Amino acid sequence: MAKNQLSERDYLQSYNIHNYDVPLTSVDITIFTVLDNALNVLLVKRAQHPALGKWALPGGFIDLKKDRTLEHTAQRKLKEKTGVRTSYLEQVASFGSKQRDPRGWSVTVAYFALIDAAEIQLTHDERSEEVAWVPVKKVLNSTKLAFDHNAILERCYERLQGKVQYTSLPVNLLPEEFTLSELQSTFEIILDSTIEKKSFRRRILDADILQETGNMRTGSNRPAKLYRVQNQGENFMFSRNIEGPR
Amino acid sequence: MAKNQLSERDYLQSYNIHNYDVPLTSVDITIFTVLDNALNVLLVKRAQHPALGKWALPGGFIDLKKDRTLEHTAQRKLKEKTGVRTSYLEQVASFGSKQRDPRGWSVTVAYFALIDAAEIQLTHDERSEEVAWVPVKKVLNSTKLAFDHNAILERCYERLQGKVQYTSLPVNLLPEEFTLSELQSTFEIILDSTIEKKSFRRRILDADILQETGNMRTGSNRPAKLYRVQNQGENFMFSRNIEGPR
DNA sequence: CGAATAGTGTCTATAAGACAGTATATC
DNA sequence: GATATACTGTCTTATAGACACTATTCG
Repeated sequence: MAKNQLSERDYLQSYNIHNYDVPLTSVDITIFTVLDNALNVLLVKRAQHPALGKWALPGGFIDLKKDRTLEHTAQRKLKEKTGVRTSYLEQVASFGSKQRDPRGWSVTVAYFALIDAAEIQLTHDERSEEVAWVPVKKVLNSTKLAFDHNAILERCYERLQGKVQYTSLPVNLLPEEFTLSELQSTFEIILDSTIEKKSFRRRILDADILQETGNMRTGSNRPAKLYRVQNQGENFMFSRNIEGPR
Repeated sequence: MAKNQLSERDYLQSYNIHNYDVPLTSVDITIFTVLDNALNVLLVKRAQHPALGKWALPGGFIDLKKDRTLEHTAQRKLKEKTGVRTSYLEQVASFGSKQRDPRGWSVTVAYFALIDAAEIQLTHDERSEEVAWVPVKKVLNSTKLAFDHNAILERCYERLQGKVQYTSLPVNLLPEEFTLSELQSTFEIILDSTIEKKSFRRRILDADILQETGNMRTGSNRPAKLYRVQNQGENFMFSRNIEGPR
């Protein structure tokens, strides 16, 4: 076993990745927001081969020089498209196969992000000439996205819906101050189902994750208390799911 | 934009992955089983650089010729180490960074598998001279695994513990026929906590996921009914977590 | 019979759903 | 006052935990 007599240093010095057949590896992000009472996803129109002209999830290759971790790559992509640096970002799954990209064996690590649409500034670069918010339902029903992005979007959507049943994730889709009704509406939009008002308020308030800001949202009716999240960044997990109407 | 005037065919013909800096991409599997009333994980001792001689999770590179999907790569690795083809296999997360592997930027897609220890035959190849079941707690407390495998194991363990609170996953660690007490014990070992017997039996039986086989497990006491899972492969999700003692 | 493990009856506790009622703003 | 939305009281329901009880086997 001559190989094993090499020191690790010698081994590493003689190692060259270009001698191996490796897959392409990229990161794609499903950026969700709520617009016009619907869950929307950010899509970019591809300005380059392959799948030129098709709508796709924003994403791209890892920059071996600039990115130190996968999460970094995801944050960088998020920043490039939305101008926003921090928001809720969660890794969902990786998709890899011989034929998902015509260039060859490829793996993509999919993330989803939640952002408040009001705070962002859509931007685009030379690789994607158009950027747009599109309702998730519309995409899933009638848009053929580039690569396997329909499947990726579906998985991210499932993950989001699943987690909304037992976490406080939707706070990440709202501005800093919001009312309980606004929060409930956000839950309902994601779950695509109504939630009983009293149950919802009890659940959220008992969890002790919000604090009153002291301000009120006024309108042509009784003003509502405004809240903010108590520990920004922490996501509360309930031990029981929201179940919806019986 | 001359680039965009290329046809996709021409683009693909001129595309060569070796012109790009790409990360290494691999798959690692945390294979869990229950042995001697403890959750164990399968480790291999590395027989090659890097991290030669260190214990590691089984894994390896994608074989661009043989593997059609990531899941395929995972199943192949599982088969190579255990001789088992099908068992419960779930993708957990991908870990990627500049420094997790001394050879350079690398990404690994981590899976966990659940198998019945009784049904497997440990095997090893020239790349790993030793294969062993080791209690998860022991590894986490006192073993420095290769690369970032401690972190990967930890994440897989967390995921397993988390899911066991609201699914029927542990059935995948048992032989085809088992008693409710055996199932409960498996849950308890994973959760590292006791479960109230009546609650457990009610929960499992009410979920209607098991069927009596008609056989009994005998011993030096009252015989116990043997059950098998009703829909092999489907994992039941409860809408409430097991909560443990109050 | 005793020991051991299987399996049940039933009370309490917790948190969700249902739904009607009250509160407070604007116009 | 009418309308609209905020917010609460309280009953029912579902399911988990506690714990004592009964059942069935072996030796």
